[in-house]
Amino acid sequence: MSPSSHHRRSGRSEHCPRWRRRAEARPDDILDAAEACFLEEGYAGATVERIARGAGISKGAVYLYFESKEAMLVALIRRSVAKLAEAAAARLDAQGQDEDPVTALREAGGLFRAVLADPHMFAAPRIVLAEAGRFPQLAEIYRREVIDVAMPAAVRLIRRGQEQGVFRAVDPQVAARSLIGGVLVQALWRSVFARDDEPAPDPEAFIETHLDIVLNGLCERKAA
Amino acid sequence: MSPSSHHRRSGRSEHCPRWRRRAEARPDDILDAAEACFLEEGYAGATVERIARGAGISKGAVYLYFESKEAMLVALIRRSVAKLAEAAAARLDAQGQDEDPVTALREAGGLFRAVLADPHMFAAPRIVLAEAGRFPQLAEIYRREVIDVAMPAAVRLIRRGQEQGVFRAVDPQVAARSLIGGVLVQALWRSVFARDDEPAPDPEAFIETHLDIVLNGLCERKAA
Amino acid sequence: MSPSSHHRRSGRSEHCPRWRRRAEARPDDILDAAEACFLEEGYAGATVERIARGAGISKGAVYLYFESKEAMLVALIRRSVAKLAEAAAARLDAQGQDEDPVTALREAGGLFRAVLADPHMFAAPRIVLAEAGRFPQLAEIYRREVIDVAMPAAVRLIRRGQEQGVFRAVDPQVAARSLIGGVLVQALWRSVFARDDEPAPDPEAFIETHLDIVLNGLCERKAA
Amino acid sequence: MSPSSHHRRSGRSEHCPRWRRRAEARPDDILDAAEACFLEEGYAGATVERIARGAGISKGAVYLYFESKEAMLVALIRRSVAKLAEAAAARLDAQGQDEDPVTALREAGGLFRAVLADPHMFAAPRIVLAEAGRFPQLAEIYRREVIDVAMPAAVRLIRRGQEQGVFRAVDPQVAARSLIGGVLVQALWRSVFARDDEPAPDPEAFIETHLDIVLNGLCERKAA
DNA sequence: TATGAATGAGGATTCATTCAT
DNA sequence: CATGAATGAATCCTCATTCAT
Repeated sequence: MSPSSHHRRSGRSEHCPRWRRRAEARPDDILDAAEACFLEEGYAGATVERIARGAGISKGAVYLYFESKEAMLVALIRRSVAKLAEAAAARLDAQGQDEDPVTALREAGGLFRAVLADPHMFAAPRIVLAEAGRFPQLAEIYRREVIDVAMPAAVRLIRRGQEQGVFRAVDPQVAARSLIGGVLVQALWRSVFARDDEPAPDPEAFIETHLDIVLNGLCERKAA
Repeated sequence: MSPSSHHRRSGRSEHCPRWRRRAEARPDDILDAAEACFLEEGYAGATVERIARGAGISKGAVYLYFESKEAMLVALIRRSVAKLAEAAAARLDAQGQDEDPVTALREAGGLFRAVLADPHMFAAPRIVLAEAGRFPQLAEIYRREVIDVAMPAAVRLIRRGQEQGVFRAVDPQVAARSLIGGVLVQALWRSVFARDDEPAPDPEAFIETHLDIVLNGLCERKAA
Repeated sequence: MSPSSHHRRSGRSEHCPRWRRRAEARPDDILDAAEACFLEEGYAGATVERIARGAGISKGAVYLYFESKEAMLVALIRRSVAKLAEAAAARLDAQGQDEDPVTALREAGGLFRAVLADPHMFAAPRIVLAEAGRFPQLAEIYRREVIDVAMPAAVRLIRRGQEQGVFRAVDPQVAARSLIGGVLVQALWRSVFARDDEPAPDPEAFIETHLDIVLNGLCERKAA
Repeated sequence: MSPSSHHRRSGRSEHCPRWRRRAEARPDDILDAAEACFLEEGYAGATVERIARGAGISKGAVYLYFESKEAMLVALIRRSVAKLAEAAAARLDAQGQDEDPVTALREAGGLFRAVLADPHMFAAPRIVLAEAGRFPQLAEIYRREVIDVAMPAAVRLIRRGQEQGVFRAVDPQVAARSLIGGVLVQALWRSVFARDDEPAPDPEAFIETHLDIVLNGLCERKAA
């Protein structure tokens, strides 16, 4: 499945004529359009024609860049996963590795904030959720590249905190999910139920408070 | 295909011909099959033929009970919402209304447990998530009948706890989502990423721990 | 094709209990309903269910009286043809056979009037017209039982008039069609284009005038 | 199936690829096929597949040119109406406007002849008759664009003749229908009952004689 | 590369007909 | 006789994919 090799995240900047840049940007444009369509109408409900129009090209041209509709779906998830990994890596680089667990987890809030702020970043999980039944490979990708990386990292941090006596002795798997859960709810909420008349708390504040609650809940009582 | 040979469920009641009893069970059988298909292949990906076969009847018979495929989707969500409401009502009846907030919220774990235990109960939210883009009415139903009932109730409880000085002063909306979030993650996890070689913590224990963390995180430190 | 044997035009009067009369009337009721449906929606567009409801019975019951939907169509045309023949015969009996042609043709106006007055009588030709492509047998029936009887009769009369020097020497086939044509237009008009705001001339007057024009046109000029 | 191998008709114009020329001819080819199918099997009885095959294209291609089967029906009627209007306009241009009524009406025979000669031209009225029950809009189109134009014109001519003392004082509406009626009968006859062994009088002669009869019937007797 | 006409398999829906009751 | 649930063939329409230009 090679179509993902087309859009090598090519920096999109240098000194080539604009039309060339456009041509290189095509696959990404197409995936952007596909993302929007898949979100709005689901994979089966989206049509290649609409995706093409959304990318400003013709139906036939899509097939110059992707083998099939399904290939677009897979490429889309891959791209999102890569972006997520990039963002995560950047954050990890930015912060010292061996800080204390509470600070580290609180820092993770930055990543959460990024995910909540960028609809593109959260599009993929939503699509995976919706299409996992029909395309188990998507769940597989996500699991392998995101879950199996992020969960152990979180679990490790929590475990370290427990070893240091900062965190109470609860199942770190559960704790990790308690952390993620809040973000997930917020994200799904925003993309499904958000209503104009009742604005959700803004992401910054939400993350702040959610982390506060869960981390506080993890901490050993100073005195019971 | 003798019309009485499929699905047990039967035994509903007595002296009517077996054949009419079946007719009474049909719509529910169909919705069961539809639920399974929608979960596995999404609304657009599911075919009426497969749903019908899943219910043990012919394509045409489906249309004796539902106007259209879309009507099945809506009926499915309504049924799930009704069941949820029923379960919630039962729980509310079972427990005193004016208990202290901590106990009340902990009791709510029973509802969470029920949701996590019954795949039927959680199927609907997953479908709503997946199809909300194309069927905003589904989100509307869910919002009106579930969210707009459950969230205020949770928020009220939390606020009461805050007024009693038991809970810290955090945004109750966020706290409610922190609570729900864990359950949501667990449920989605189970239906999308669950893998045999790494069994998720069992629902009972998960709920127990999650509630413990979040409620603990909500509580005022006895001493800071 | 036996279903037409059920309704032997049985006078529908004697001394049998009402429910029996109903049962005997069934086939006719069904054909009435079928006629209405075929007129409104065409043969293919009409559904057996609606025909049955129109006759006040259930879909299944229709098949107790008619082999198939097509059989109903054929029976319907046969019945109409029979009625027409009956009406025509009655008229012929009522008038002397060997009158002069002008009077005889003018008397034929009575039949025209009957056809225009009774929508049932004109329903069949309209249906035959619409469905002749798919059911050539209908055209065949109509041709054999109506056209091939009426046209020669008209032609004979006209020819006699010509022999007597009353009518001019025009092709009697054409003359016959000129006569019929007016009636046909009027009938089709009424059933297709009639509009409330522009009432068609009433049938009586229309027939009167039409016959007057055509017969006058047939007559030899007393002086050229 | 090479896209250029069907139907000649071609030659429309020059320097564009053969393949695009076809595309321009398509809608008309499709309507031709639809006309034939609707005539033979009625609107409901005709299948898009057969229409497509009749036009030498595939089912799906039909939908590149028409929104739906119904749209084809409407387009078909419109096309026929336009052709009729064109033919009528051409005739009106060819003859002086203010001739004497008898001549003018006799000239109208040319139009009648054209209608009877071209099966395409008469197909539409037949279809309208058959489907008016289900598609009143068809009758509406026909009424607005044909009837409401032709009838008043005929009535005007007849009235003028009456004012000039050439025609007798009969209802001009009826006279107009007497005129049209003959043509209608002949046309319906030909398309429904025509039989090889008994050829109808040829259109030319038929029109000639019919006009002769009716106009003669309209004329004032020189001497009674 | 890019276009969009063409294809045809696939899916929702209807409805004549059957048959258990 | 009568009912109406059930069937499945038939039909309209969509859309992923191909391909001539």
